[in-house]
Amino acid sequence: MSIPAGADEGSGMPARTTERRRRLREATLDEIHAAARRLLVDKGPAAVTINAVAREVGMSGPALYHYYAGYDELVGAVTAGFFRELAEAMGRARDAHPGAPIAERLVAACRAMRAWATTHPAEFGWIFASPVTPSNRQPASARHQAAQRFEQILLDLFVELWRTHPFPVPDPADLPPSLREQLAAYSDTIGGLLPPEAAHVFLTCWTRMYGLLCMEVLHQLDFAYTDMEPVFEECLRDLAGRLALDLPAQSATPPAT
Amino acid sequence: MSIPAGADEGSGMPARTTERRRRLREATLDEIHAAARRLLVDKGPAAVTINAVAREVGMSGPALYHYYAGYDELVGAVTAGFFRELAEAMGRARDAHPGAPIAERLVAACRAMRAWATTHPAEFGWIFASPVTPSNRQPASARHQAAQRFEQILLDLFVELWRTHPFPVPDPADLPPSLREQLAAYSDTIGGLLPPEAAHVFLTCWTRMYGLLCMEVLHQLDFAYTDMEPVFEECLRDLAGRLALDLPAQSATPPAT
DNA sequence: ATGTTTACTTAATGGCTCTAAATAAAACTA
DNA sequence: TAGTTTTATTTAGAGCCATTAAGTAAACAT
Repeated sequence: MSIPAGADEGSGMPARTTERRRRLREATLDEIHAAARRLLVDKGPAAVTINAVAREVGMSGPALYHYYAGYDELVGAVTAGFFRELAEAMGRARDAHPGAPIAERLVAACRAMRAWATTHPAEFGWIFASPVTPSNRQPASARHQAAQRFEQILLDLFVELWRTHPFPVPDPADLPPSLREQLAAYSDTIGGLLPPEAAHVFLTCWTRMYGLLCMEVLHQLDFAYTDMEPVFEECLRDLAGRLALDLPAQSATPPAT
Repeated sequence: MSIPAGADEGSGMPARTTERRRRLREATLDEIHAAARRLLVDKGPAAVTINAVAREVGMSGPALYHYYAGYDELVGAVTAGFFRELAEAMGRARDAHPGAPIAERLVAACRAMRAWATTHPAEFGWIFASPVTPSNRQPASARHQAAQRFEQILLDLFVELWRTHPFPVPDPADLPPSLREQLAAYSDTIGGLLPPEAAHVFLTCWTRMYGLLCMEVLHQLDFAYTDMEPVFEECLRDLAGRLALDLPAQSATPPAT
């Protein structure tokens, strides 16, 4: 299930350890994640407590502190797993038809994002609802890195689109200076892969799609919509027009993980 | 501070009571709200517990159950207060220049929304972050009603705009049938004040603005922006263009409560 | 064989929600 | 005015929770 995360998981991480132990530890971590997820899906976010997870795994309370320094770190690790799974689903959709035009692969990845979100509402909601503690905001944290790799997926697609079929961008002179500066800074942090104006278009698309999903999963639009699927498709269509993509009329939503 | 809410606050609500007691109770409720808010702002959402609030007010623990049936109801009442305050701020901005064109009053209300959100980040974040329990989703709950009155403010402005300066709407034939049905249903629930196509435009604007604020306050855009003000203004400008509003180049942000 | 590291256990502290029972004051009622 | 009800509050307690401390048994290293 889980690709080795690479980063240290907890502060209880042992220093020197043998291979057998390492595998056992990994298996226990997987068990812990699975138990936390089961509790989240079955009984809601409030049921994901250290004690309950430990009980589920079959060990008693404080034993979990050998795997995570505390509740926040456990939450961060579980969230990171969700980000990874979401990114994997989007990556699979992107790579499903390697020969397809970039526009179609981009839209496929976007649809995969919503497909994962709607088939895993508890997990996707957890991404927003669980408060991001200071420790989980550090760039070295598993959560931050997984979130970054998730964002990277759409960014990479935009970069490829920009290289091969550049989309219309606003005249930088039309943007307020403060925004221009921030876009220039962001353009730097992504290694200049997109110029500031193109980064602006990317961030606008990202914000609208991700924001729509956020509102959907937080039930902020229940007063108007019962089924957000066509709303998301409308949003996609609008953004596609803004990116001057030429797409077939409608393609099937790809299956999720 | 608080306009009488009208609805029963808690299940501990006494049946027959004298005027003096009613005032005392109201004062205690205000104290409770103020204490909860102080804890939220000073120490974060996790610090808002029944025990801590009671301690802050000066009574011990279970006394709060005479005012609220439990934690969820307390959270709902506090959230409702925030919604009311936010709506009041927007209403004041809307009414600040009664003779001004509707377009300017609409934009002023939108700016007031963000102004309140950014000057009260803890409170605005609480609106999203606090899980909406089933009891708070019932239409009779204080939270639901306050949220509705908040949404109503922009809706009313859109209705007036639609009546006096109708904005461009999509051809219903271009919308997928499922979306058309939902828009028709929503048009009904708002008493037909907007036809489905106009309701679609309203909901799109609402979703984009509110979603942007949601992402801002949940720190989902920190990876790119350090100051969201120009981003919000950009969004406003884009929506104004879509609504064919004619606005002065830039007006000052109205002060918040 | 001995000592260290790892993976746990139980015990304990202090906080939390919420219920139950008791109590004092205020308000009605006769 | 005397007695009863209603309201506001308290303390006690059950059962969660996170977290720390101290102890134990097995795996590993030398």
